Amino acid sequence: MLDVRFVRENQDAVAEAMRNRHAEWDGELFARLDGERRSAIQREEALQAERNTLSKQVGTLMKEGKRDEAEAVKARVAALKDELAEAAAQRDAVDAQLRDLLLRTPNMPDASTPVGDSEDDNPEVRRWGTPTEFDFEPQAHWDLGPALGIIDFERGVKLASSRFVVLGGLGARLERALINFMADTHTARGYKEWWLPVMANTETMTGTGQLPKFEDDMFKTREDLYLIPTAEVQLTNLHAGETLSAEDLPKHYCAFTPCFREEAGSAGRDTRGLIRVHQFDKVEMVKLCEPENSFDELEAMTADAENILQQLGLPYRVISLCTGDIGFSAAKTYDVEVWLPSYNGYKEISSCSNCVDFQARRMGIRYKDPDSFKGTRYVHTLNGSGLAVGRTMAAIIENYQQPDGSIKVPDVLVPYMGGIEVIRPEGSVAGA
RNA sequence: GGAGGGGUGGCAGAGCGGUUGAAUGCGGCGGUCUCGAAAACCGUUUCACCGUUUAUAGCGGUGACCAGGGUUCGAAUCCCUGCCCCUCCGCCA
Repeated sequence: MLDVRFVRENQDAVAEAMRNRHAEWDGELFARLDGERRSAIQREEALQAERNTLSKQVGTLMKEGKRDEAEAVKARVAALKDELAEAAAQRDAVDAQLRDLLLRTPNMPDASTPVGDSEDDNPEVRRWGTPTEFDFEPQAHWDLGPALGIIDFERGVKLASSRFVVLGGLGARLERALINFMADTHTARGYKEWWLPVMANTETMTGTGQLPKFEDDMFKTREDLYLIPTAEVQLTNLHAGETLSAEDLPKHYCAFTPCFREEAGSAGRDTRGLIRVHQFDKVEMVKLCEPENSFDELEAMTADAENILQQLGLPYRVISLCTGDIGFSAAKTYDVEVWLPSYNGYKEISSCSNCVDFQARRMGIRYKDPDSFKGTRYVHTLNGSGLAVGRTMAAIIENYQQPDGSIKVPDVLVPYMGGIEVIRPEGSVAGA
């Protein structure tokens, strides 16, 4: 959520930012609601002040035994009641409207976020490795996986619906190996690991920005709990409503959770394979830090995501999302894209964002530092995938495929696979 | 699921209809004393919003004692609903 005062004082800049984002923005509506809200508050508070002084008079008069005078004052206050109720209702109404407007308004892109219309305008920042070359015709993971007996798409559909998958045998084992490898790697680099609820309430979902605008993207239970679309929701909200101490910052957190996405509106996109499914695993990184450091922390977090791909030996590139493509809560985002032979291109496998104080203001995560400033300030929040496990598996299957259809296990995963070095078709698994 | 008890400031813990934003203790901060420290003593110690203002200083106002309603001239104090916690019983991976 943007700061009301910031919006009030920078209306042109906000309008321009929202244009660059292709986000709806009604500056006149904001100005009207903002003005109405403040005058409504003034009306209500003036009435409250009057009521309070008169009520105190009643108390004093009663003590002095002047009952008649007390009764007279009581009557005057009682007369204020309707007026006060009306003023309160007006304030409530306009306040709710303004709040809703702000809750649905995306973050201001940082100055370093390139201006652009769509994903076609995202500049490449760097590349690592070169696209894998084959001296045979490579297959897609959605063909290789079922052939190896490690991915079963039909049974996913049978058990749940389309866009759900089943992993069997070494597929399930590989999933677990990847999760452990990623979590171990991040914790070794200073991220504290958490285990979290995969459901979250409305307030939590509002804190990180999923609600109120993106309700349709999530699965919801009858109890008004939502299945989390990412562990970012829970990791970031861990400190919601808290005032931290500067010496406790930065916080570097990570967690493995399943993630659930409705994928409404993406019908027809990435319909094959593990790329876009309703349920997938992800190891997530989240940071809370002081504003001065947040952009350095973003670079470091992106490097931590890249580190996983480097250790797995998967070619990738990093792009900087432009204003037209950046997410709702983010001020700046780097996407890490892994080389995927079946797409003959790079595909997003991690998204690392600095949300500055946008989420912190929604959640109320502040900090104090008596040495450098008075009062409290909002922390900056960052999140990044480290990495999406299903897409990583797809990338491994495709990039490590052998001419015979088997999959070489990346060296760093072999210990996590119980020493298995190659995944062969069911029945001919080496060492099994 | 059944039966009770409870949610007050950083913590402990009073208040149970009227100058109570809240006693007292601990903790924190500043000071006196001291060569220095401890002890003792004095002072101070929540946050949000609105207005004023160059000001995130000061001043004025409003709200906040789990949350939301209600009663009342007036509510931390009374009533209702919800959430959470504790104890006992039952059930359970």
